[in-house]
Amino acid sequence: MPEELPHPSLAEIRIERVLHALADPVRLHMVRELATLSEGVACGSIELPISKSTRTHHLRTLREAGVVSVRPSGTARITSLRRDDLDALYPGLLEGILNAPH
Amino acid sequence: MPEELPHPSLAEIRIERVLHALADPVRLHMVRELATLSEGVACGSIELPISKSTRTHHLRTLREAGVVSVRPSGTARITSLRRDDLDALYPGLLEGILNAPH
DNA sequence: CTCGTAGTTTGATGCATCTCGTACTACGAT
DNA sequence: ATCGTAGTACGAGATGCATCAAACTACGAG
Repeated sequence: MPEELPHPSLAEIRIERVLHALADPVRLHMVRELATLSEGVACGSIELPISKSTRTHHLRTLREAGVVSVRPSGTARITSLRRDDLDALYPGLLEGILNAPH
Repeated sequence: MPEELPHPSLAEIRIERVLHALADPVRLHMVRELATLSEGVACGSIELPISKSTRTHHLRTLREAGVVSVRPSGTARITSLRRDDLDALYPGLLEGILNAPH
């Protein structure tokens, strides 16, 4: 019933877009936060010194690259890391990035 | 004695820059080519439909990010992948990217 | 010394992206 | 129905980046 947002399928995910999505400091921070949670979280609860619209922009970039999935839940949107999909496509990549010195 | 080019040390390499360097299709192709060789290679021998100056620009981006090292040898410059350094900093990352569907 | 080769530097152009404020939509609570 | 909350959409401004051509440097060969 709530509007579904478009996500790339496994086959549609391209490594260049994933890397570009992860290359931004703000988005990398978001991903690191998401990685510490087993469940998804509302986008707004990730603390960041940026405006709402900038947050939306980055979340969209991550979603369109296939890094996160977003599921509407009431007035909020639950964002979660597509860890299984990324691990299936690029084994080792996510771990390598998350273990990097912050 | 030929002019040395500046390379970031291990401690200076930042994950955002590495990811940004790898996010470009041209540079990713360069890295894939370099990964197939055990030894370094002259930059020009990587076949690409781009101009000389564009090639230089991308090589510089890769070098400054810490992805490749460049060593002058006569009139040529031998470029090689900093595989050991990247593996030490981000274990799994390079493998995950190189094994990705082209 | 002269020439050709390999690569860099500079400057310009066009496109992408990061950022924001404002206006808008969707949903829940009162 | 009204209000507040969570987030999106739309411009707009500034910066960054990919690309090229042209001029330049550095080295080796002859």
